[in-house]
Amino acid sequence: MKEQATALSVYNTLSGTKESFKPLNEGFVGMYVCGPTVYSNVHLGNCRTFISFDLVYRYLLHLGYKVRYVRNITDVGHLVDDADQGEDKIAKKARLEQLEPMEIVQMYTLDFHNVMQQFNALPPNIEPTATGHLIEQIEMIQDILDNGYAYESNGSVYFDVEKYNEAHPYGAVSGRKIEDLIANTRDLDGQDEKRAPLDFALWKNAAEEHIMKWPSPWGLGFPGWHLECSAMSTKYLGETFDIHGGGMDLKFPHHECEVAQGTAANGSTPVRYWMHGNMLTLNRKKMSKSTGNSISPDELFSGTSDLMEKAFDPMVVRFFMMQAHYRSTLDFTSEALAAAEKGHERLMEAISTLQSLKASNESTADVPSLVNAFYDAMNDDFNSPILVSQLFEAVKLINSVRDGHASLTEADIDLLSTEMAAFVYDVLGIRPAEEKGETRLSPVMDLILDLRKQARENKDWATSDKIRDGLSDAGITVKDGKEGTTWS
RNA sequence: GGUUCCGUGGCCGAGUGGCUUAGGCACCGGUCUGCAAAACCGGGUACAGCGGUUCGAAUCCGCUCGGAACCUCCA
Repeated sequence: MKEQATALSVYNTLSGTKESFKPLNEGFVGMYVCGPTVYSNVHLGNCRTFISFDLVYRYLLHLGYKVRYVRNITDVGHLVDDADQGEDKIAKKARLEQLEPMEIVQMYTLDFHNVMQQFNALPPNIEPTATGHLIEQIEMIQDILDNGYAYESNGSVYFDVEKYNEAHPYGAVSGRKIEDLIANTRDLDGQDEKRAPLDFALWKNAAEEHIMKWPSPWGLGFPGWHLECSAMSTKYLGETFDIHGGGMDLKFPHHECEVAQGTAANGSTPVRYWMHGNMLTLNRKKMSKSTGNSISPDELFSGTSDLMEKAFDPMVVRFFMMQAHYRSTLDFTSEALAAAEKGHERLMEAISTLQSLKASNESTADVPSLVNAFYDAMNDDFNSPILVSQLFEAVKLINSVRDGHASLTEADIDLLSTEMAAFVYDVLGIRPAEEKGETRLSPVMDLILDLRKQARENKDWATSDKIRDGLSDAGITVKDGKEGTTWS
């Protein structure tokens, strides 16, 4: 464990404040993040949450924690709204495309994994599926029934919210009061089976035509919308674990129900630190598949979206997200991406420059305190934008040393190299720039640049500029520095 | 309608009582360069509006205006 680990503070939705982070078991962290529902391609909004928690995961690892990171795949669709009330989302999609439900699941799971890999997100340690944990879910329902916090009705099982609220506060995560919730419930399908409008389904009986259904003590059906996360987090992380993450939009009802289910089944609140990432917006509105206000990663990477002026590299998009705090909304625009692209390039280039810096006998800058600033930023509730700003302080320093306006000792250069690489690559998860040393191109470039050098020495600017412009058209940038000419 | 949150300079985006005029991008001036580009140095514009608390507020309170999330599947 790094000594800086003791200074980590985390914003806990439960208390609404930043709290000093102390895991249940010293040196170990259990973390659960709500994963995607694989009934369509992930859009960028989904990705932001997963990238935010990838940052959390990566920093915890960097601090030296042994982390078990669990992120589920929801392969039983939650109930859909509109005219299809009570119909499983995945089953619905399957019927439309004449495919097996598990075919849909497979297709979109692969897409999800592919996208996450492009964003350089580390895979979770366990990625459980809802359909793979029917037994655990049924057992949990039984426990809740046994403890008297649920009731069976017409082949379905519902959670008794008012009964639960007598012993435990319902609304701890979302900050809601049960009276307000009662006053605001709407009429939904199946309300007549419930004792109270606020009650939510743990198990739902399936209609004849329903494709995805399983046998249970209460008949053929499928698990309720909120149960899978409770069952799987309990199985892999225990009845109480450290961190539960997800998007803001899941606070209510999903996470509220998870707290209730866990508490009702096991007697103790399941999560110690609830963390919520904020929404990615497009045109200042939440990205959402259902409203069509969204952009897919593929469209972005290929530049085929009408909303974007050009294509953007996954690492630029990731860097862009890192320039905002995970608890703030972030508006997605082509201009903002373009700005991030330049910043990203400047940062990566400085890291490359750092490798070839000449050491001096003394340093004109305080590198150790700069490095401390990296840790301070991340320890303050994973404040990546502050970290990035500190990294740019380092960029300025590196360039100044290169230009001879500042100096660093060998030890400081080594320290800066190690820590910059750690924070940029390991923590922020920015993939290192690809080595440009294409073996076949390098000698050619050496030759061309040598010819250009001769032309310049002869003050043959026409030839010199023709070479530079020609290379530029080919996507190669030539830079004339004091130490000679470089290209990239 | 209810609950909660937000409104920062040309753009993105940190900061939450009194050195941050954070940082990135853009812009202007300078250095360097054959000219550029890159880099470095310097520069400007800000805290939605109004009122209040305070010795002092972008930061606390109230109101107004504007926007968002949730209340129903959603990262």
